[in-house]
Amino acid sequence: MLDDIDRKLLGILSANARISLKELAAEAGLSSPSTAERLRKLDERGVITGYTVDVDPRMLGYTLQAIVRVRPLPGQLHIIERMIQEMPHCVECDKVTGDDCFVARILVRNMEELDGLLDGIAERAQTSTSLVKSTSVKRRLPALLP
Amino acid sequence: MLDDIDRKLLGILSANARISLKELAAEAGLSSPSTAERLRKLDERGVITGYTVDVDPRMLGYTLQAIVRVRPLPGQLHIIERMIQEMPHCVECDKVTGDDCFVARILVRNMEELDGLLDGIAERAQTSTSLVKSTSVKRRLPALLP
DNA sequence: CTCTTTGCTGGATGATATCGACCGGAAACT
DNA sequence: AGTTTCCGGTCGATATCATCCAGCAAAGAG
Repeated sequence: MLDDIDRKLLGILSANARISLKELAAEAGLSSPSTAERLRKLDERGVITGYTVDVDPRMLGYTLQAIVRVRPLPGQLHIIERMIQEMPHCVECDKVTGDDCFVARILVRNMEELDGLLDGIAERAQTSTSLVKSTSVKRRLPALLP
Repeated sequence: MLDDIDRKLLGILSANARISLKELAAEAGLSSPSTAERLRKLDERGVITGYTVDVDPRMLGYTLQAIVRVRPLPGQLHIIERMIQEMPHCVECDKVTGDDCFVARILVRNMEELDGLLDGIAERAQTSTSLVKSTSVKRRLPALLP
């Protein structure tokens, strides 16, 4: 599916997506046009789904990060899902197997704000909250298999 | 801290970090040089920590995604943390409060692979695994406060 | 063996980033 | 108030980069 050069391109881009095409090509040992063509195809095939910026939440005033497991009460699942989606503090949420239906990552400025958010859904769901103390593994690509 | 234009720049970049400076400037209603200068400062201040590529794990052969809570046995915390960090399947891991010390996001090709990974740490930690069925909220920026 | 397809390169051209000079407004001194 | 300084901005020239095109080589199909 992916060859060595594709993997190399993804690796380089994951470290710096705003690198110039020329540099990217040089690091991958390719010419600019073929590099551009490979990127286009990776995009087209859906391997690359986008390019984004990483921002330090603390620099935005979000000093607290929590991982919240949400177990909606019977009949409340869809409402809860929509509430989570519309909550701007939620920066990531997955629907998972098991008793906890959702696992969400929440950013807040302080405890009061977190408390307020959880209160807002308390009537429709049980929640288990873990505060993030530190990040052991910063988001990264998995091993790129052949 | 951040003004309206900074927020706009972050918003645009979070949607497409490889946009040209010129387009970025146009969308933000600014000239290219001042846009470049603002990016430089956002970088310098640590607001922007990097630019990355988003990749579809399924396109890399990772058909299964799991969120694993890890509770190391007494005395095993550091070893477990290192083992997680060195596990290429782990694409994200936070150290959290509560009984579960770590919450990790794991990518695997199939159940056997997941089983193998969990077996690998079973002697040193208890784990609770939730398989990701779907993504309710794709990773995004939180509300950008003034 | 030839034809076709695919993926690459190099060079020309058009687009973009960057640099320097300059400008105006706000805050800080005198 | 007047002056100075600083900050953030624009504009235009130049250097750098992305893209287009023609041509080539290797691999697979007929």
